[in-house]
Amino acid sequence: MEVFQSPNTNPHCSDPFSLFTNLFLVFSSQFLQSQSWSFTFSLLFPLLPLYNPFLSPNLLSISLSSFFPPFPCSFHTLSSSIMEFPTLIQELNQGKQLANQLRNHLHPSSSSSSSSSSHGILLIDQILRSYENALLALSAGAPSVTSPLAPLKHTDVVSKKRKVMAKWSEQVKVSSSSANDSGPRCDGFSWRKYGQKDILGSKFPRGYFRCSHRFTQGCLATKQVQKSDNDPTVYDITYKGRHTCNRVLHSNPPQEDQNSLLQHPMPPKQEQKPLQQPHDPSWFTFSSDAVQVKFENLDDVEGGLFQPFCAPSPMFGSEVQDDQSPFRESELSPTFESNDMFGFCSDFETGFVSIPNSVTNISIGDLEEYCSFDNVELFC
DNA sequence: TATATTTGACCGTT
DNA sequence: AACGGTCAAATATA
Repeated sequence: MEVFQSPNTNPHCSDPFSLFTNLFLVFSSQFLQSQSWSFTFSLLFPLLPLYNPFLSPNLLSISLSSFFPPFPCSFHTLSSSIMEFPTLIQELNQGKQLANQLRNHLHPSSSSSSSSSSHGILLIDQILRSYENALLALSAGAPSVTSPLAPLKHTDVVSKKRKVMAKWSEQVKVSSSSANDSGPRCDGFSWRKYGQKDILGSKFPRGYFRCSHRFTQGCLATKQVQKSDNDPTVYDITYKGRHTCNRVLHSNPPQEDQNSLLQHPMPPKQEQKPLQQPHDPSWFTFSSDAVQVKFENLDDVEGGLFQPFCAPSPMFGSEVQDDQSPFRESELSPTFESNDMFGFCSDFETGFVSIPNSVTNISIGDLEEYCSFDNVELFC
């Protein structure tokens, strides 16, 4: 068992980019070992302020929340994607290289920094795309495994067990000016309404939406939107499936759309109030309290569990400029109501991360071993 | 005219 | 049989 120093204890890693790239790697290795994605967030969120000079923490936080899979992702499901692991390593290595470029680009001893901000964003964008590719590769197989610690067997790979699509719900509180009868406005994705039903016992009908790119790109993401019986300003939104489409937004979106490119319009602070049980660990409340998310069907999801959190990711591509982020500074960092979900790993707190150093047979327990020292190296 | 929405019918599941 | 989800023709809108 080898141990390498976390960047926050390395005196040579003082600049934000080194910190980020190193923590990126720490995350890459750690997520292979962790039984919860919560560690991912706990690692990366403290970095957000470091990126103020060239990347709005808003966008990074949005991207993180959009990109990472539902937090309570179990090791169980992670293990089911082991068949694509070499691809994961390749993509993560690519991300490492891009991060390295970013560091070199913005480092004082490197080339000019006149346009460092936009270039930095582009590079980070590529890094995140690498993440996305890696996770998609992981999700490609996703056979069901009966035990998180059981060796992967062929029968697991060819399991005929029916998969269900990833499903998670949000409660979105909207102000009167940002909602209409068809529900909350633009959430960053392009939806086409294909049905509406009166639901037994509900005051308001349920609207059915599918991704506009369903037929052109085969994107199977859908969502259901329904006003809450208790509070008509609250919409219950259930997302099913992930977006596989390449979103293309208008180059000059209307002003109101620019203000709502994030998943939810943000009501004034005085309108905010808790929407759900505050101690239910399956619900996540963002600091605005206007959005609460609950993840369901985290196991055995179709296409794997690595579903991009369907909240849109304006950071990907060149769709959104930094200053278009609708998040105010005070709204960007999620506040998580369960300490268990986002508690720091003690290793991280002490500044050390353990990395196994050998690769043997591929089994569930080998996930962490695959992240050997040969595959992960520090930048400083 | 093209695209988006509405809405009754249809279908699968329970 | 009831219910929820989807389809597709009719209709509305840009």
